[in-house]
Amino acid sequence: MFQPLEILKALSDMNRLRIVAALSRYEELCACQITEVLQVTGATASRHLSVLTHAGLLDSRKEGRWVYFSLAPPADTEAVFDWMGEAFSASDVFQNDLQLLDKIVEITREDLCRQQRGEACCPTS
Amino acid sequence: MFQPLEILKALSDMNRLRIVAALSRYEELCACQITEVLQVTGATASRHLSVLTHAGLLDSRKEGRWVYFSLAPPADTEAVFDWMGEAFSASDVFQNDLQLLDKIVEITREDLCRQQRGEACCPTS
DNA sequence: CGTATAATTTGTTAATTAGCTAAATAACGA
DNA sequence: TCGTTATTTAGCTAATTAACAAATTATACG
Repeated sequence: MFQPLEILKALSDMNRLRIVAALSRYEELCACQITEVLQVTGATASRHLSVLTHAGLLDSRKEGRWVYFSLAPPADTEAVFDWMGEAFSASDVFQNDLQLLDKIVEITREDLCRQQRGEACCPTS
Repeated sequence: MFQPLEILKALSDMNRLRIVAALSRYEELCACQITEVLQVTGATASRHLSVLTHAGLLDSRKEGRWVYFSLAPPADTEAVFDWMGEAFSASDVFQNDLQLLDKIVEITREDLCRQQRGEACCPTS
């Protein structure tokens, strides 16, 4: 597929924009942390991460059972990311995500995943 | 809807990118000319034009029975459009469109529309 | 007026896509 | 090795979207 179109399609979904915003704040996040921010199933988060990775927007790194994702160094997409970055800071959705994210990264990944396996999930305050 | 998301969605379709590319070459084009470049029905072209206009990316101007469209990239998206512009020039699809377009604008709009109403359409050489 | 015409809207169908659950895979640890 | 666990893939359903044809709107011109 025409590369810019693939990139634009990858970015034309709210949950995927939220992933980009989250990774703009925290250099690296594992799949379970992304899952927690978005409040979707792990399978759904994984699918979104795969779309972004396929478009060349994310890198991933496996460390044991965890997979860490990060923004891929912008080849020629800098302009797009700069523009989105400004939009992120002006929108409540992303600001709320970042606040939740600050709490999520405080929890050990072990605890977070345990929490996700159990019925309740995500810190409520 | 979150404005940048609406813009990204508007741009995440090949036909709509082709419209943007066409309007990057020719300041102004009427709906029937866009229809001819894309080789779709007028209704389909109209819908795509409406999506782009809704996202704030196009202006339109009515002159008699014709409606003319032009690019109206929001101030902060200029860099994004520059990025797309570079991508356009590297892709055959858009290059072919531009060649066809050069022929289309040679024809009077009256002749073009007549052609579209009749069975055959678009210059074949 | 009434007809013709450029564009848009509506109704419908087919294709795409997001989300879920469940199954599969990969990697740790007893 | 076997069980556990983080992630991915597969299978499915519901929602979205693109396309066309047909109906509608708005404008020009007899």
